[in-house]
Amino acid sequence: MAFSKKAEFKDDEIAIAAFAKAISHPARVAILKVVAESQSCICGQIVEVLPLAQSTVSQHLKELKDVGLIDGTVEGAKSCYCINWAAFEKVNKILNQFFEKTICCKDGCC
Amino acid sequence: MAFSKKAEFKDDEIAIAAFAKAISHPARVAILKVVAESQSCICGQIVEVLPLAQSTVSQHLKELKDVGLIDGTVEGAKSCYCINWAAFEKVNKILNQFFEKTICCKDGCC
DNA sequence: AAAATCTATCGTATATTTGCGATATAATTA
DNA sequence: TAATTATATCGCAAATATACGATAGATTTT
Repeated sequence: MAFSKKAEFKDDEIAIAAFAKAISHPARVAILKVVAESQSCICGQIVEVLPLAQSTVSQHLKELKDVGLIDGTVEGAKSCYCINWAAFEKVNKILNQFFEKTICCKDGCC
Repeated sequence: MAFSKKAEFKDDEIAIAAFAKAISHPARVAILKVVAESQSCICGQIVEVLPLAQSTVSQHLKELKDVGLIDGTVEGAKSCYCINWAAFEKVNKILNQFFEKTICCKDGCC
């Protein structure tokens, strides 16, 4: 296999794939829901509601942070996570555009 | 690791993740675009426009077929792929609902 | 009929992801 | 200060995903 071919694609295709990848695991979908629903940007309680070890949850949080969907701030010994709403809505828009633009092809096809 | 924990999550979380996973590789995003744009449900030409080997493209096509986003029919020696528009719009709606519903939490949070 | 074409699948190599325990660091609590 | 708590990170094992060549089966073309 040698190396990944991902870079050979167009920027927008790579971006769409990267955002989709961020929500391509149920744990990360669940984390986004919990963080969004919690009134107070909860942190360690995320671990309690998920059926995963603390270190695993921490890894998923890092992935969500890396794509920008959440922000994390240290509060003493604890860590506090929030949805980054600007990024969140941007991802929503980008995925939406992909679907809508593609649906425009519907008529001429098949 | 022993086994995946994916099944431990809620059905809707699993579904969202599975659909997102289908478009979590630029090759599959590109394939969807090509198939949608092509007037005539093209098949082997997909291989030509992608920077991947025929067998690899075939694998990606299978994944898209498995989640229902495309349909494939044999036409003699060739294979013809089409977007399954019903499934496509359903996936669009489900992802959209996830984002919209989550955004509703925006006010009370952070 | 033989050669060429098309595509799915198999086998395999490598890369990436998922998951956990152990641990390191920092902060709280006793 | 010592013990406890909270969390990120490291190291490892197992599972999945990505990619390709080779090949098989079917279909066209010559």
